[in-house]
Amino acid sequence: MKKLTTVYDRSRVPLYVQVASVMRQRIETGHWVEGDKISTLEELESEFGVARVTIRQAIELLRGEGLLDAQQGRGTFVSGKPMHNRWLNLANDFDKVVASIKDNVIKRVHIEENVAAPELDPHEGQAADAYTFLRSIQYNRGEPFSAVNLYLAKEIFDRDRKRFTNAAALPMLVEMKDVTIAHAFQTLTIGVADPETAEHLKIGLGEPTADCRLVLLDDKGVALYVADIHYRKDCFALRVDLLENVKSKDRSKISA
Amino acid sequence: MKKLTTVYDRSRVPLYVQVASVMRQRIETGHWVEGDKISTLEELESEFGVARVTIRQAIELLRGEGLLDAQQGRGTFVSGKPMHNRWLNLANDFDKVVASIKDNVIKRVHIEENVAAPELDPHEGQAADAYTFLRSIQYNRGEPFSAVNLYLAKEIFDRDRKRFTNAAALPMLVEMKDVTIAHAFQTLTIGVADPETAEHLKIGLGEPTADCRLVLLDDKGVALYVADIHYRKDCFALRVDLLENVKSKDRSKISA
DNA sequence: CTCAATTTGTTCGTATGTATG
DNA sequence: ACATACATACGAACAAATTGA
Repeated sequence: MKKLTTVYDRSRVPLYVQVASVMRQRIETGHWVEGDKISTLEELESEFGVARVTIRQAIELLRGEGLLDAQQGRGTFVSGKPMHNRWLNLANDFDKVVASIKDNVIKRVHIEENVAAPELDPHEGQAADAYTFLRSIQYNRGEPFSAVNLYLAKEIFDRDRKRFTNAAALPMLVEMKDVTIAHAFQTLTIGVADPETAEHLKIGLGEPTADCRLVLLDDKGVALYVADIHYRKDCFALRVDLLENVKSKDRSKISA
Repeated sequence: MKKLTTVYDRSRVPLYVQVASVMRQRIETGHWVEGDKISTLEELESEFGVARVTIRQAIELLRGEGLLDAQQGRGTFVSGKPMHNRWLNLANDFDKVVASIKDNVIKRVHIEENVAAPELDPHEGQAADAYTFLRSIQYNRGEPFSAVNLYLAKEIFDRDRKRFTNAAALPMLVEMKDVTIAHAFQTLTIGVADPETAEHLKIGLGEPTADCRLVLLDDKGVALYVADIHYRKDCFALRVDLLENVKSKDRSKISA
């Protein structure tokens, strides 16, 4: 009883769900490998400081996901890995971002014209006169992996309403000869899914997402393109070689 | 009852916690601004599709966090913002990473010599002969914001055991004249806190974290430094101007 | 083959939390 | 605030399957 209330001080998520999350991560990261026999119930009890039944509930949860297989008298075994959709590599140079978006399969789920300007941080430039709001879902192999809420300057949208309605906006914007993109601010944080996003990405309400905001400014500092992108956490990764810009490498090593 | 089981299909987190998560995010992102009167209970009921009491539980949870203030007969008001510790900007060029780590206050919580090599992906190079394992917590204004699990090649550690025990390892490694860092692979994903990490970061078990793996290879492709860093999600952000490397900017605009 | 040790599976009672209407 | 139903969590005892001596 004391345990129970103590635990709930930090997180009101059911204990067995918390335990299952940790176990799932261990499988995902390769700490527990497929075929391995994991610790006994008693060991897990004392490791997590919870009752036997709670451990069993967690195991049952993962059994339903095909990750664990408990066998009476023998032990509990790792029986699979979660689908690692970690194929998505968020690019961190502009060309790659544009290129990766170009090939995406998207579905527009909502368009609204003449909406209020999005809220912009001071460093994110000035708002344009008017915006069009476009919401789309991006798919890979039929599975949704990101939801995009885009504020596109009305002036840009009106240049080719039809194409902007049906295709990814960013490549089209970049191709416009008379538009100069002076800055492309990208901010990545961890957020949670609101009801709409959860529905579109087929995840639970309040589950974590990787939230990426992309703001494109023209040479006058006007925000032409303001996108809030919510990625499913399980298909998100960002991989970089910090030394791929040779200047950094040289500087750090030559000066040392 | 039908609603209940339907909702639980996707996430076994208590409904009112899910609802509270979404509300918290709305305040955090500025969608709901301090002083605002939020929707009435009835509107919220129908928006989330849950019972009145469930909404009130969510509000009560946020009231405890100082974010909402419900006043009988008047409505419910936003009374504060969550502490936005989003001061942490994960750097994405090597020099900045080194510089930012240099000033951190760290606390070593564990050191173990001659540990097994960390698991490395194929692209993450070859393991060194032996490693020393160091775990440390990084603090800002007395609050923990990240937990670091570092595998440092024994050969490197032994060069200055004392300093490596007490200070951040990365800057020291970079300063070694006869060590060449050929690659610095950084991978960022979203993970969950295991019991130890949760304890150190003072968050709930299974809560999401920003997980950053940093692998430094020497010119022979040996992994000298393998760090798994878990950031509290609420003090994590990654901000980049994708056009700061001029080459990208020029290419995309001149070719168009 | 039997026995004992190990390990998962099941059940009971109790208390509290969650969600509806 | 109440009545109702179900979920979560504990601890402990007992049952059933597997393994190896």
